[in-house]
Amino acid sequence: MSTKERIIEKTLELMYQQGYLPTSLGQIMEASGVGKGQLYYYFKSKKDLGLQATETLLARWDQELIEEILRTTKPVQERFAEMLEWVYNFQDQQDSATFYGCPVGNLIVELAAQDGDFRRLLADFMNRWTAAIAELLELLHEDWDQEKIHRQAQQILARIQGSLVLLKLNQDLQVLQEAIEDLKQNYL
Amino acid sequence: MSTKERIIEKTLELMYQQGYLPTSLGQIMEASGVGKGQLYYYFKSKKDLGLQATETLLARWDQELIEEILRTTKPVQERFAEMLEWVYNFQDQQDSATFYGCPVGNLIVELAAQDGDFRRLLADFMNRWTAAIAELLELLHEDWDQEKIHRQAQQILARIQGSLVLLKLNQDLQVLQEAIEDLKQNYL
Amino acid sequence: MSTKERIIEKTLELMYQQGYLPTSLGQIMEASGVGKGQLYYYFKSKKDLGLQATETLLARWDQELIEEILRTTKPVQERFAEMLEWVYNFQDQQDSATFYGCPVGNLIVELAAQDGDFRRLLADFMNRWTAAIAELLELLHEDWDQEKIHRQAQQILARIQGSLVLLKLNQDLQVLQEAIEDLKQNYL
Amino acid sequence: MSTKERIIEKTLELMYQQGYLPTSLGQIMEASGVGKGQLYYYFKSKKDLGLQATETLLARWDQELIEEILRTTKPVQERFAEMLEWVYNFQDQQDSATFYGCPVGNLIVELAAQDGDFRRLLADFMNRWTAAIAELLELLHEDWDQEKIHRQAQQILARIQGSLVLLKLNQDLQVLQEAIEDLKQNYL
DNA sequence: AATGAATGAGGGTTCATTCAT
DNA sequence: TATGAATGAACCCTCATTCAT
Repeated sequence: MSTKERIIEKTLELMYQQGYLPTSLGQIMEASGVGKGQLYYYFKSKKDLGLQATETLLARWDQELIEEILRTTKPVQERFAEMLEWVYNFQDQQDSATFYGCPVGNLIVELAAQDGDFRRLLADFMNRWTAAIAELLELLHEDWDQEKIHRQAQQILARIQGSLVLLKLNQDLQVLQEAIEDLKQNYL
Repeated sequence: MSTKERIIEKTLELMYQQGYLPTSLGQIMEASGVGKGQLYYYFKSKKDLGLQATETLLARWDQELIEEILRTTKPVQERFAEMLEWVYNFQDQQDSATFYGCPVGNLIVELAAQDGDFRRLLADFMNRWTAAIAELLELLHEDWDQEKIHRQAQQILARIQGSLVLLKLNQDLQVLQEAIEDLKQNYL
Repeated sequence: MSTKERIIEKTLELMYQQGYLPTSLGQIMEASGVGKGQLYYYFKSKKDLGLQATETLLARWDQELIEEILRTTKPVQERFAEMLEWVYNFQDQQDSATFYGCPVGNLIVELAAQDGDFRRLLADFMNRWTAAIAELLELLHEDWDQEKIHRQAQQILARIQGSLVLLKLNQDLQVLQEAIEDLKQNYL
Repeated sequence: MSTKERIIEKTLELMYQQGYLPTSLGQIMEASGVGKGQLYYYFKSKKDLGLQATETLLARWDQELIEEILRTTKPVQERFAEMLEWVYNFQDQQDSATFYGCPVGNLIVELAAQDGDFRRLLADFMNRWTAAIAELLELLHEDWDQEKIHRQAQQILARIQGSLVLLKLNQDLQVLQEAIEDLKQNYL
């Protein structure tokens, strides 16, 4: 793994746990074992690093979640269920003893109202996710019109995000599990 | 309004818009027109101020939302609907051109994983809110057992929180409105 | 002497010897025996400090040179000569083994082309100095018109400034001395 | 133009506009389109580059000003006038909207008191210039002794330098023009 | 002759906090 | 109650320089 990749990886980790603003370049340097000036060789500012790290995360989710789960040729129900399991497993498989919620949702809450660049990145990804869910709903509910499909896709995302907020609060997977079961019941 | 109250009020405002960590004591001093020493006369640290401000907010919501809406003697359906409207109006009536999401949810995302003191405060409130909703569900669905009631109350909160995350992302009330309509349909 | 005054005094000293840009806040802190954050208690930025230090210097020269020498009621010739001696003594009485030239001229050369705020300050002072010399020339040369008087006043300043540049180069008072003699011969 | 020449040329330009110290190697790299290692291949340090750039400038002036103007076989008065016009045209023909004063004088003010190597370079050149002017004065004023000639040559340089300081301050060619006229009147 | 990667010191600045009055 | 002065750690960032290739 190249130095730049290592920096981004550690940044992603720290941003997930602490947020973007509270994560200092000092922490990132230390965690990635890199000299003082090196960060500014690869990134022109902290924000540039934050943006690139975020892009890396979102590209990864585009691949793992949207391409490899939502847009496969498997049966629709299976894809829907796999998405929910992917969300659950993301939390369950964390090494840390603490649940940090959703990496994307956290950034939305921290930055969306303050920084247009981050907001755009995050909104674009969420739109892609919404669209991919909508494609599923279209197959599942042939009687719904486009608008209803889109709105329901958003509602699904809202329920996932909300569950992850409560997971972070309660440090307990139960609410997330329940949300997943409800979603399956409601939409499948 | 006393000096202490004024400080807390401005802190609440800034914390809502920027978060707790990014809000500096300097900003609070300036916004409340108070000298450096004053802050440390009334509060023993930034965290103490943050906690007291949060307590103030939660006490207010205990009153406005839980006591004056959820636990009145009005018909159950009406109370449920009023809660949702209260949530909606809180956003709609903001003077700012920007939507900052849920003051409580924001703090959860920012601090719950890092700081036990804040987490406890927030979790206690969310539990009270959940319990109050559960009381409503108990009346609405006599066939549900206690556990189901509790879980469904949590799901309702999750859907609200999630919608507010998406509101913050999209800066658009539509998702919240849709969530409210869905909640009414699902639970009433 | 108050802390703020001490800071300004040391800043002036360091700026004179090194220039504004090369003088670091660290040096100023150390020289004035002041803690890290204290500078920013009294000054909102390095530039603010630099500007205030410059204003202090110019105000002092307004007093010492323009008021107490050029605008007294002494005979014109005496005043003219005293100004030149004041310039000479300023260099001669420096404790340092090195000649640093003119504090004002140095700042002009360093900053006038780059920073409008410094330029304005310096230009205003130089205009006041020019005007005060012009008043003398008016008395000395009744046949000169206003424009000639103004231009000749500027030429006098140019010769002084130029001599101080060469003093800095040669580290030798001789050129300055010669300039002063020539100026007396030419204008008295 | 070789890589090394290009680096020196850009360095000269930046040093003229900003000074030596404030000019960063990064700026020089960018302006001359050269990689980091290139700089340290041709020059062993920033100072080495600065000195070589200065030497290049001074060698050029030795040629253009001292050889091709002051030491020709033209009539003395003509040579004296051409020198002054050369100084004036140097300013007038600058592409930039800003007047940066004298490249040599600027370096004297910035560095002469701090750095012996730069000082020596600059002093040697100024001595050569002085000597060349002295040769003219010797022809113009046969009654002057060697010492007077030397001193008057220095005064001429002082007046030129001083005018260029005021030009930089006022961003106006008028003072320089007036100085030139005065010099012609005084010495021709 | 040329490249990009790495270093560490130091730059200006902001911060929460404490102390004296 | 209230003030302003002082502290030092840590922030993001830029710099000249060096090293490996």
